[in-house]
Formats: sequence, structure tokens, C-alpha cells
Amino acid sequence: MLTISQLAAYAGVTVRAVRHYHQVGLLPEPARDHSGYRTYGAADVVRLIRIRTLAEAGVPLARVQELLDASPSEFGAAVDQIDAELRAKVRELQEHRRRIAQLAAGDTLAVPAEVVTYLDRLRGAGVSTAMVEGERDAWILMAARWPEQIPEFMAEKNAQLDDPRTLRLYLLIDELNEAGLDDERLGAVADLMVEMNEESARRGDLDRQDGALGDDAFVALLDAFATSAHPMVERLQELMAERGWTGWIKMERA
Amino acid sequence: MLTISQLAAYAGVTVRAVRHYHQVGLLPEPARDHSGYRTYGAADVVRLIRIRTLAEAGVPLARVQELLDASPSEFGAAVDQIDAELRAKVRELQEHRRRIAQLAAGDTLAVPAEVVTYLDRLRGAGVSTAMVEGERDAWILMAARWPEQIPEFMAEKNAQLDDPRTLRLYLLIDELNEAGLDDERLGAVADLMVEMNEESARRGDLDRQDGALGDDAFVALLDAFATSAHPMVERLQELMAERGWTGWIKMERA
DNA sequence: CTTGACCTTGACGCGGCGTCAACCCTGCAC
DNA sequence: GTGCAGGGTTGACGCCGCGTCAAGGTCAAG
Repeated sequence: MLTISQLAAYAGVTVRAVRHYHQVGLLPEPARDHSGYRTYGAADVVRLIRIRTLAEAGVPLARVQELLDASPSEFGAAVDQIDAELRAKVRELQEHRRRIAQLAAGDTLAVPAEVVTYLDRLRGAGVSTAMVEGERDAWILMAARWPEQIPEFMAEKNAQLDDPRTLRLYLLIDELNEAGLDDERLGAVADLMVEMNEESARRGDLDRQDGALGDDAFVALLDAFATSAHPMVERLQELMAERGWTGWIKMERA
Repeated sequence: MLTISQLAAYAGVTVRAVRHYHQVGLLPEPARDHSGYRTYGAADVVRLIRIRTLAEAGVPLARVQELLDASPSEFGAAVDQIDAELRAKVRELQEHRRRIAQLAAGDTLAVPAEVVTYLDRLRGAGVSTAMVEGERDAWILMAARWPEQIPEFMAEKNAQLDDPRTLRLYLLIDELNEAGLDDERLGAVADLMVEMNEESARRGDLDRQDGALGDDAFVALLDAFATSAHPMVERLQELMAERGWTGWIKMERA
């Protein structure tokens, strides 16, 4: 007669595992000796080994029972099914690996590739890290809301950046962020923005934007985000309002 | 300002997940409105999306925090490590698949290939299913105790089976199992066993067996197993004892 | 008699939430 | 007013396969 640790040793499992199998009913509770110890025989070793064989092959414990007393054909079908489940898990993990491989650089985190390119262009042109991060976060939000439109949006953004005044705008705002709020230079920024908005309006860009950004609540959210990130935005909006323009992400004539 | 379900919708996660992230400290608890509702802003959406991006790439939640504010080089190292862990998991699952693929037929379950061949030979020679299953279980035990020696043992077993008297022994015992205990024919079985034992002894097989089966407790276990499986074994042992032989699995001159 | 190695039951922990339960708030239709 | 649907809140259990204490009782050896 065997004690639980001897049984476990013969089968190559832990004592705790044996007790677990008792608990879930996989292995019947054996008789006890005079002091309450469980006593096992050779048949228990056999059953335990067969359980382990299945468990180590990835069979969920809940299904081991049915497999142990299945006919060969049932057994084959069940094995096929379990193998299919294992395949699915493998695929899932492979997908994880694929994704994690794409997370090489910091920016790539949650940002589509087009946006990364755009952000790199900004950085390369001398725009500050803080500003680029703000842009990145804004585009994370955009990509969450309109994943399909991102290539479209980025094409337009890149086109805007071809106009040297756009870059000048970014750099001016960067400077002001460092230097502190200076109403005279802010005024110049606002003037520049108005000038470019007028041109956009003439080209009809604003109308197209109206269609694309058709979720007022979300636009409000983005505006609030911009305001909280850069206090200067609020002041700029006031100056723009004086010049007849409201909004921020989506600019409109008052 | 967003409610928790709006936040969750923007990031493409469940409300429960958001609350879980609060609980584990991944996402800071936001301010509450007058009725206790959580209120979120755009920055929370951004953070939540970045968390999801990592989580969906297979990063354990416990490590998401450190990855979110890691430098690019730290990030790269961590990503490498996580990828290694994912690879390990994949390998493990593949191993499971390999094993389960081997579990095609019933006998294969926990029995080495050599034994399967031997059992098939017995079955093919007309030995009963019950007897073959008993043999199988005994060999499961043997393989657990002496995995290395199994090929050796099976070679010997096969050699024994080349002697037609061995098969006759199996078939006789099968018959007696069905017909009930009949001392006269049992006597004939015992005589045959003695005869073969004597020959084994002359060839020196018994001495080699002594060396191989050097674990008395385990031999006792196997004997007990045989006895409990077939009540006839006990009677046979008595008859063998009268003829000067003791033991069962490991036979010795009294 | 002590020690150390075993046995017993009971309970928590892990990972990432899903899924009740039991209750409160809000806005709208009647 | 009242009722109802559809939000929100905290709290707790469940999953899976055990690992790992905790707090004892038992056994064989020195």
C-alpha cells in the first residue's frame, strides 16, 4: 500500500495535484488508514498516470474523464477537437507576437503608420517634442474615432505642411510656449491663422472637413483636450474670435 | 466630459475592463460628478487606448505601466523579453499538440510504443481483451518505474512469446477465468509454469531478472495488483508454492 | 524526548476580466 | 405624478490548475 507521496512519485506529479484530482473527482478518494492517511494501490497509480498523460497533452481536466472511458472513435473525435483548440491558442499567441514586433519605436504605440510618418516629418522640421506628443495623442484619438479616414486626413495634413507658413505656425507656437504668453506675438499668430483659414475656405477645404468631422461631441472633446494640454490655445481662440472665427479642431466663421 | 461607457466605446473595450484598470492602478481614478459618476476626458481615452494596444499585443497588465513610461531602449528590451515569453508559450502549446497527436489509439495512452507492439501481438494471438488490458496496466506501471529498461524488457518478453508454451499459458488462464476455478486444470497450468521456470533458471534468466527488478516494495505492489485484478492468481500462487516457487512478478525458488 | 519528514484540512493567490446582485440616477413618455 | 428603460455605483464569485502558506496530527529514527 502506498502513501500519497509515494503515489505521486510513481506518477511523477505533485502531492497537491493528486489532492486536486480528488477534489474535482478525477481520481476516486481511496480508503484511509487508522490515522486518516490515504492509502493507494497499483490501480491508482495506473489511473493517475493515464490522467497525467492526457493532462500533459493539453487536455483540460474537465474533459479527461470522458476521454478515459471513451471508445476509440469518440476518443479520436475528441482529440481532434482539442487539437483544434490548441491550434486556435497558438494562432492567438502568434498574433500577439506579430503585434508586439510592430511596437518597436515609442510613437508606433497605438498610432497608424501614416501618422508616424507625419510626426517624424514634424520632428525633423524642428517642432518640439512636447508639441509632437500632443499631436500624437490627438491622432490617437482621431484614429480611434475614424480609423478608416486616417490615410485621407494624413494626405491633407501633409499637403498643408508643404506650405511653409504651416511650419512657421508650429514653430511660432513652440517659441511662445517657452517664452510665456505675449499678446503681441500671439496676435501675429492669429493673423496668420486667419489668413490661411480664408484660403482654405476659398478652396472649399472647410466644407469637406465639415463632412468628415460630423461628430460634434467628439470635436468638443478634442478641443477640450487641446485646451488642457496648452493653456495658450484658449487665448488664441479669443483672438481668433475677435477676428471672426470660432472653434479649434474644426474652425468655422462666427 | 465622458461617462465610463463612452470612454470604453471610444477605446473599444468593455466597461468592466476600464474598472479593472482602475482597480489595478493602470488608469487613474477620475473625478466624480455630483451623483458619483466617473467623468473622463480626452487624455483618459488616449491613455486607455495605449494600454489596450499593449495588452492586445500580449503584454501582461502588470508590465504595461513600466512600458508606457519607458525610454525607447528600455522599451525595446522589454518587448524582446515579452516576445521571448510568448515564444515559450507557443512552444509549449506545440509540444501539447505533438503529444496529443500521438494519442491516436486507446492503448497508446501512457504506454511506450514497444509495449503497444507487444500487446497487439497478444491480441492478435487470441488473448482476451481483459487479459490484454491487465497486461497494459502492468506495463504502464513498469514504464513509470523503469522507463529506460522498457525496450530491454520487451525484447525478453517477445523472446518468451516465441515459445508456443507461453501463449498456451495465456490462453489456458483465459479459459479458466471464464470457466471458473477448476483445481485440476489449474494444476496443469502450475506444472507448465514450473517447467518453464526451471528452464529459465538453467539459462540464468532469473538472475538477470533479480537485478532488473531490484525494488522489492514495487514488486510487491505489482503482485498485489495482479492478485486484485484476477482472483485466480492467488490460487495459482498457492499451487506454485506447493511446487517450491514463490512470488509472482519476480519468481524465486522457495 | 526531540527532531524532521510526512500526513491532514482549509484557504488564498494568480490573470483578466465576465457575470450576477442589489441598488441609485436620469431622462422620457404617459 | 408615475413608471420604465437604460445608464451608473460597489461588491463578490467564477474560471483553471494547481502553488503556497497555515496550523495542526503522525511516524520512524537517534
